Amino acid sequence: KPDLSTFSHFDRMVMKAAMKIPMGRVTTYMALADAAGRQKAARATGSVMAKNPFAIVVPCHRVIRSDLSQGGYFYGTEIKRSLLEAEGVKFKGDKVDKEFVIEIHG
DNA sequence: GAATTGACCAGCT
DNA sequence: AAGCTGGCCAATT
Repeated sequence: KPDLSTFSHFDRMVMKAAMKIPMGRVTTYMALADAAGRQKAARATGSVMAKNPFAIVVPCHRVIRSDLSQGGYFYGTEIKRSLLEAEGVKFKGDKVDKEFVIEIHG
């Protein structure tokens, strides 16, 4: 069971922003970093998702790279793509269709 | 406080 | 188009 007190302020801001992504939509690591108040911290944002224990309440599979390629996933990239397609997100080759990408305001 | 570690990004080739 | 490079940021050790 995860210990909530171990999360930093930055961790919480990122996860809070990530929770706003609705089903069937995606956003980018960059956008989350921006919403968390650290515009240039996209890489650090990826690290937050990587260790996030809330795969259920925080839809971290809906976060992709800024070039719209899907990016990584702790449980495996195939799983990530399957989850997205199951929600109705469409791909064009290895990239997510632009119309499914949203911005987050934080 | 330095070095290491990533689910990243932009520019260049 | 696909791979490399240097930069970036926060957490961890």
